[in-house]
Amino acid sequence: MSKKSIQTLDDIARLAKVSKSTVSRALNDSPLLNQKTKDRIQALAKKHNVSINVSARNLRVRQSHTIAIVTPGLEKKFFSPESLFGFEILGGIGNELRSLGYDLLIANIDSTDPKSINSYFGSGRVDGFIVVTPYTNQAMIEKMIELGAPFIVWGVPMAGFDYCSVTGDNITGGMLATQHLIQLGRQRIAFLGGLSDDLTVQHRYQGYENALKAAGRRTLSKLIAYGDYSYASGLDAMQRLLKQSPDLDAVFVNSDLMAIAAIKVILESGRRVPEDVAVVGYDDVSIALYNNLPLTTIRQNVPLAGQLLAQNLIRYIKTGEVSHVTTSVELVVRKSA
Amino acid sequence: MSKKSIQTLDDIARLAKVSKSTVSRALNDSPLLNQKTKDRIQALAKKHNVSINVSARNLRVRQSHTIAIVTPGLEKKFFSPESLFGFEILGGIGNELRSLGYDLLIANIDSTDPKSINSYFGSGRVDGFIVVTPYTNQAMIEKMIELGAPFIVWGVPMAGFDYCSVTGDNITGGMLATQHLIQLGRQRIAFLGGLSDDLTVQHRYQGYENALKAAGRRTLSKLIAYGDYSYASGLDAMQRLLKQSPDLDAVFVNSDLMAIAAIKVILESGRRVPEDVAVVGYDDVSIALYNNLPLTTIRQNVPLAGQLLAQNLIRYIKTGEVSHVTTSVELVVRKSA
DNA sequence: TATCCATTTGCAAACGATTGCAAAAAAGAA
DNA sequence: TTCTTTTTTGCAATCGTTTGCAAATGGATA
Repeated sequence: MSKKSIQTLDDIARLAKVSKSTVSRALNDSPLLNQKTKDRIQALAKKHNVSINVSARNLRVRQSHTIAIVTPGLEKKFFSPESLFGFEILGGIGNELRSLGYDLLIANIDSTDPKSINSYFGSGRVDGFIVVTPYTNQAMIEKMIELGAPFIVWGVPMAGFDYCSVTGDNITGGMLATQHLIQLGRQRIAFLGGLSDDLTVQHRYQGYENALKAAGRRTLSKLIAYGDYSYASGLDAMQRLLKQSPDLDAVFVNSDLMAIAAIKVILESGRRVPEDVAVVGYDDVSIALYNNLPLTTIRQNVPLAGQLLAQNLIRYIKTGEVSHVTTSVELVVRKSA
Repeated sequence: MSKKSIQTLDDIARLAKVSKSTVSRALNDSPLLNQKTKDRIQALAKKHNVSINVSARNLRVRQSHTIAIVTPGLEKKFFSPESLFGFEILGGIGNELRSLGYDLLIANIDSTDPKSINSYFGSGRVDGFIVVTPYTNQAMIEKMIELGAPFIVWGVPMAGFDYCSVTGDNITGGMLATQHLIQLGRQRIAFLGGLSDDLTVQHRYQGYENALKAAGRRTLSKLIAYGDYSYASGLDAMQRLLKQSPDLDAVFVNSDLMAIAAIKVILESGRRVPEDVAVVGYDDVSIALYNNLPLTTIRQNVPLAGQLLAQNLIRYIKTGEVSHVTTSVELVVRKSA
């Protein structure tokens, strides 16, 4: 530790022969202060490497300028290789938050105990939450509302509640994928979804159904299966589909990771991709591109989603304005379909 | 916001008819307090959803129980799809830190201005740093030492400095990969490294050289190329190698992402993998497994590395004990070699 | 010179916890 | 009962900022 004995505003004040109020104002660029004084003090502070003590400021102004990201129910999995999606959205959030002058905290929220939210919010550690989960956690959301904690969630908002949200355009996503497969001349297009009771997945299914109907086709339950976004569940669901409908010639999968698993199963069954079975993924996460059979997929622009989550949460904190934004999706055609 | 007017220790004190010192001690489980009083107060606090205000505590005890992760020079890239490695180590760090009672902050350090470290440390926002970069940033490290900021870095420590570090066993990694290729009967084994002036890469090269020598072979400069860990640089370096040595029959690549790029180039050149050219990657990051041609690679156990970074930094903060740990690596044989 | 506005600055009271020290209460000894 | 000793609690100072209000400073004007 260096022997520096000047670290606080008081110290600077003494050096500059002004009061600490003046130093505080100088460092916060207050208009109350004469520019010359400001310059002089700022220079002094810089020279001595003094910056405002965050704890003290937070205590005084009663906010932390810190946002926590919470992933209820999936603490572990969120950071696992399984969840590339989580990692990528984290990037978008982090970058945007910092440009807004906020810090990002990786929160340790116990999903079984929504009260743990309070140890972050009630304690003044964070000013708000960004909730990113693969499915909607109602208990968690209700708890945040009860506590009056500002938050924003990734995903289709629950009916009957009014809170900030950002979500992809899942209906369009489902349509784009399915239309592409129809245009390719595919006759028996399967749907391999995420968790079946989630609104997000239901929207994608709706898009799938719409596209089929528009082409004069019908949905067939034996062409439908669900997984939970994991690689293993993708393997599993694809096997079921192939068993139920050996003659399927295309499949629309709700995540890239599951799509890659599906491709593996299809290839191992002796079929070719895309010649025999075309595959469309979802998200356009990095592995979609780097995969040796580059994935045709629905791009979510995950970093943008992260950015919007950050922006809208901060706006809500500052103005109380509740926003719902849906980000557009696009079809990215590569090799798998 | 709920109309709750009891949020501070003082409020609880009033309710419990004790002093706030007593409440503070109860909530911190101080041995100075009678167990019955403690129970009573803790119950009361829980009931009213009161938890200690972190800013106030931090101000008083002069520490934040928060660690920042810094990735100098790569702020953007660290969170990009390119850097799966960064994401995975982040997971290990986050999980361990939280179990040690620390929070993890995603820091916004400007690599061109090492002074920005001070806005985190000098301001009392964080207690220490975890530095994870693809190459050693000397200026940054010198600045931290100068400021007396506790930190730990991922990678081989610079000569002449004494600071905490965690690093993979790169020499062994290079040997294992090369030995495996030799055992496969390969005759012309190329080395596709990361940044050539980095100690980490030099160690891997040393392992490569050792293995060759032990087998009575020599290194050949036309079998050596370097990239910067990006996918694009992998494509590029592999093209150079193939041009310089069209007859090479194996390549040891310093990262999985570059290995996947290399495979792409090899396949496009009309050669088969692994029949014509065997490829070994490095890290065993998720895409190595999920790739449709699963990668043979050197597993780093990245999450463990993250865990060790967290543990040893906290130990250093608490005891001042400087540690250097190298984590073991292992060969994972899949399809590419 | 005296008076009156702007401008600039300083005073001092918060913010909500922790903790050394001393006082009070309880328990034990004589 | 009285005097120690031990256990339990409270007092009050402190951590480093911010900010409403008042005071001081400096021209400009009369």
